[in-house]
Amino acid sequence: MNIRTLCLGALSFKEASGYEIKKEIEDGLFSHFIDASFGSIYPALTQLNVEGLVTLRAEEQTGRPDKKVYAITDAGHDALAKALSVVPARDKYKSEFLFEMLMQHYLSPGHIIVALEKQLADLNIDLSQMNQCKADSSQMRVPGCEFVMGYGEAVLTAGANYIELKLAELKSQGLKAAE
Amino acid sequence: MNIRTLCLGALSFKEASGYEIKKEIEDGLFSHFIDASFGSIYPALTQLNVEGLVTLRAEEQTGRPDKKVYAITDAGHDALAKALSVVPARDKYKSEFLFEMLMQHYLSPGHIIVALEKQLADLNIDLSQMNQCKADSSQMRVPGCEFVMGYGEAVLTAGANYIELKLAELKSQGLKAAE
DNA sequence: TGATGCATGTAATCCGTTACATGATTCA
DNA sequence: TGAATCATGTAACGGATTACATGCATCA
Repeated sequence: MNIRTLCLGALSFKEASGYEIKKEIEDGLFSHFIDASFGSIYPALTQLNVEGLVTLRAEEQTGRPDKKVYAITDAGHDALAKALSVVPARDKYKSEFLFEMLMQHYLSPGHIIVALEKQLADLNIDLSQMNQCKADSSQMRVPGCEFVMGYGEAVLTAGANYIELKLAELKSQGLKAAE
Repeated sequence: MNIRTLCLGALSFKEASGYEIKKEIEDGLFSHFIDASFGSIYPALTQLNVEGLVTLRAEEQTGRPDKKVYAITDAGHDALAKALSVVPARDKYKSEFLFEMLMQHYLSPGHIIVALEKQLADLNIDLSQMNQCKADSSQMRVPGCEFVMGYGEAVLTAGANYIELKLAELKSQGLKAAE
């Protein structure tokens, strides 16, 4: 899947500017399974407009560049549906944390604990951000939201629980060693 | 983290050829959180050799190109330790599956069920591959292995359970609708 | 006054994948 | 006989990130 399809997907919920789409991808539900930067979003939007898959309306603002509000067209809906019909690529998971853990024979016990705590903190940030999405009334409400949040919560919680377990093990071992 | 560090990490367990490292990354423990292709591994190995971080020994073979067996040097160990000392980047998770699920208002119930079943199958493949690693006696045994497998199993199982639940819900709903 | 947010966009650069090139062996 | 495995390597290409460029408003 490419950024164009992603933008189309974001616009299928509500019209938005490139800036707003970026925020949605960074802080909203998308953030848990997709990345995108301005450098890819703005050109994608321009291209989609040229192809007639989105329309463009300039909102004047004082002291700022015009806000370019994009909205999906019927052709855009069709294109999105078509993109959705192809079999999706497998999930990709990249983790320097797990690489570090696999190499833990290179690391001091203190370093390992710090790494585990950082990972735990990251997972909890994601988790609380997910709950914020849940609580946010301005959040779009479609059947997919519930599923994605449920899936994310299940996976994130499992990871966090596992780390907490290991952390407790390590710390009790540390105490014993210090005796 | 880059492919060079990855190769160094793989070689820290045992000496190997580029081909063997690729296999390790594809089928071994690394596979669950890292990707790499020949096009990146071979050049990385060449470069590491030039820099003196690995040594190279050519094993003659009949009817095949010489097997180039790489081994990590002391300088390589140092470089790996140094790379491991920097704070790792956050985990990155990309999922077209979740994007599809978020857009499920574009999809037919049949399509959704197929997508869920595919995801479940993928998760189970990963899970069984993890168990194969566990059973494989030739597998390297370091403390990190246990952790990585435990983490992977926890996360993968949580995802699989969630999907099974949703699948059961959908199917019972489908039956009711058919009545 | 300095960081952060709002707002858009381009160009250089990076990093990696895919495809290509070669070729013997083994298994179904 | 055709596919898969073993084995290495290069070059083209793609896709996205990072950095750069600009500039006002707001908050601490």
